[in-house]
Amino acid sequence: MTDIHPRVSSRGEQTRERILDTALELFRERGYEATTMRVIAAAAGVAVGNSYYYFPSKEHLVQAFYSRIQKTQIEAATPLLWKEKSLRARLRLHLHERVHGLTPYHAVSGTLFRSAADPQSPLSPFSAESGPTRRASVAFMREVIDGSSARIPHDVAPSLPHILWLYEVGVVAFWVHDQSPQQQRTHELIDDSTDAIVRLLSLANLPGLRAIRKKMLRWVADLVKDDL
Amino acid sequence: MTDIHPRVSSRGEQTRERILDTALELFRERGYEATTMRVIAAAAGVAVGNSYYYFPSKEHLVQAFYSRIQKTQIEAATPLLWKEKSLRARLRLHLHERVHGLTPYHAVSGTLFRSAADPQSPLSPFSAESGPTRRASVAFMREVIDGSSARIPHDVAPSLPHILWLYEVGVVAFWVHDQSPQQQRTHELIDDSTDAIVRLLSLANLPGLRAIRKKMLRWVADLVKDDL
DNA sequence: GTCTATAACCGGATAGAC
DNA sequence: GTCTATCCGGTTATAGAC
Repeated sequence: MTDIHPRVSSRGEQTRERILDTALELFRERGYEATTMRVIAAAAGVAVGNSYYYFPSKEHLVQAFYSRIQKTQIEAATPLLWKEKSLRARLRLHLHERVHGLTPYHAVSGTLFRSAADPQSPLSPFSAESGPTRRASVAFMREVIDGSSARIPHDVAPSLPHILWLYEVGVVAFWVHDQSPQQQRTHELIDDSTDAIVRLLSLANLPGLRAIRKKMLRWVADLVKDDL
Repeated sequence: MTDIHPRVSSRGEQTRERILDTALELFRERGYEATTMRVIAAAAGVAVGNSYYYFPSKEHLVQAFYSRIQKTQIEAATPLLWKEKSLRARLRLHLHERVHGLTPYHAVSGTLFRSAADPQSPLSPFSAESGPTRRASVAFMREVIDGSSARIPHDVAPSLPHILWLYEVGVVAFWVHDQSPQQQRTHELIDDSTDAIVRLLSLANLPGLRAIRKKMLRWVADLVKDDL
């Protein structure tokens, strides 16, 4: 972070990466519980204490996994988005990429995301510690929207990135529970629900929906209040 | 379970209850992590091994908590439901009761529900082990619906209890994350969303909504496929 | 600052005696 | 059914090497 030297990666950074790579590989192969810190250290060729020097806890490895996969996915989706103009297509592309990047971890995802469900946990997507990752995700969602040809109702516009990020969290939660082959149900869900969302947005200006819209905006604000 | 004798509670059952009571009290007072199995055993006046005789794991205490609170809540809500005829009112009553019963545990709920988010965990509301609790909840939801004056579209009717149970799970998840005083946001959410649901149901027969309805029914079936 | 090695602590879980 | 002793894994502590 504070490395002002132009080195691509210091020795420490290499070690850190090696530990993380090893851990994620073992998580995939044997699952989270079966992968003990002692095993990770041994496989990475370091002492246990050294793992703890870079990752204060086993959960910090999971947090590192989150931000790595998020970064990778944004980098993968960005160039592809240039070709798409409609909000529906852009949303779909983004979300299909999202779950695609997670796919190798599907079997362990339940365990990996376990503590994400605890609001008190730093791993919660709503926690202060997840702030950077969350804001990056929301910012990317904003790009997905702004780069599209869609016209968004004025009152919805400011929080739409947050709303759609919440929706993204929901899609990932569905994917975690999806036991269909290749998680195809999730991909169908993405196609169908992006469709529904775009339709809803075009209906959003109907006078009868003003009230419910206002309420929905408040619910979202409750969940992401710190960075709205 | 298999006790054929008419005794109200055998000695073993008393011990079991004592351990559970003690555990839940300590969870509320000190939180889940801080309450070690050793402390529970000591406070309940038994040996650690004995706790494990009744509850194979710490998580089994949480599971017992689930089914106890569910049973209590159904018993509390049932007599009150007689007074209400509209689906909206009945749903509201049920859900307000639901979160009301959970309220003493709000501070620990995040940790208590942690593993509920893992589909592989027996504590997941979708797991085989949660089957009995889940089916009881769905059955109660069926009563909430059937006892109402609402007319339900034919294709939706069979799975509506499951759909509304899923919605209930969602409300509880929101409640867990709700940091507003007295979780009043959740109570507002209940009022607003029951309203939205009843309206949606009355709109459900519109021809344009057939297709999306079919898809929604399939999504629900995916999540609760074993007992639909 | 990066790293090793080893022992120890703590809490969930198990084994086996009574 | 109930106990004590033990194991196992996350985590910490220590003491020192590059």
